Amino acid sequence: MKIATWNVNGLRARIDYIRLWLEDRQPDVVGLQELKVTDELFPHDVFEELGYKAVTHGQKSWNGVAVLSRVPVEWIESGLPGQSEYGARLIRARVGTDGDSVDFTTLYCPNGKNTDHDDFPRKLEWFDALREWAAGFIRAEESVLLCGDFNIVPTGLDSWNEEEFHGSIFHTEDERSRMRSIIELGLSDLYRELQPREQAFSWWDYRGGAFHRKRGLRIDFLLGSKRIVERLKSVEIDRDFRKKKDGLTASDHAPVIAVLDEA
DNA sequence: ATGTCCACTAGGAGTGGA
Repeated sequence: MKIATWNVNGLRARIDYIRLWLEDRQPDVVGLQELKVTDELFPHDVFEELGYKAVTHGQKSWNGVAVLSRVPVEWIESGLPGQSEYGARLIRARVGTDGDSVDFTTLYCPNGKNTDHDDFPRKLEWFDALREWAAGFIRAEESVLLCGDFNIVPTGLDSWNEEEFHGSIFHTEDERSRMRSIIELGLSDLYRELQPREQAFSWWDYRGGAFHRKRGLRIDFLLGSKRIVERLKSVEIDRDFRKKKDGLTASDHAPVIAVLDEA
């Protein structure tokens, strides 16, 4: 099963680009973030044409998450309990068939803006709520996956400029300890599992030619349970799809893709 | 070089968020 996470930065603006990617990469399951569209306006027809069913948790203007799947998909829940006022940021579904299924959650975690902003302590609270929620169903022997845009740079290696940004937004110990506490529930960062020392990024600012200057951050993750790690065949950050394609503008995030063996 | 892009409201450009 080929699974992926991708912050698309506006589903409607990106729809033709997403179509190119799906046709080229042929993923089975995709967690999408930053849809910026309501469920009513979600373009199910486009995805159905390509063989995908979508379960969605959207809202007007901001946030919004969805799971696309061309294998059987069953919606489980939407929204992080107690945090629904902070935007449509979580959707969970079971994907695949018996014996090959994954408990699949995709997340658009709060940005926090900067460490002086009111959103920063709120971001930390959101992560505390996420840990408490995820603790309820993560089991080593089950295939559980949390993926998405975490808006945290977990270690210095994951930043293009840790020296300058250490202690600022995405790079604080307060955020990093939250990230570790999620991992410590029994999850692995699948990219790091196979690439322990490689510096690679999943997001580059649109401004200032950041992509071409290799000024990025790794903030998009596939986090898998022990059972997922046992099934893991390959992981890739699909940076080719951070580039313009046929005159179409890319998201500021690249997809992250993993291939899993059958259970 | 905070240099771009998205969605919204408004009314065909400006604002807020990332």
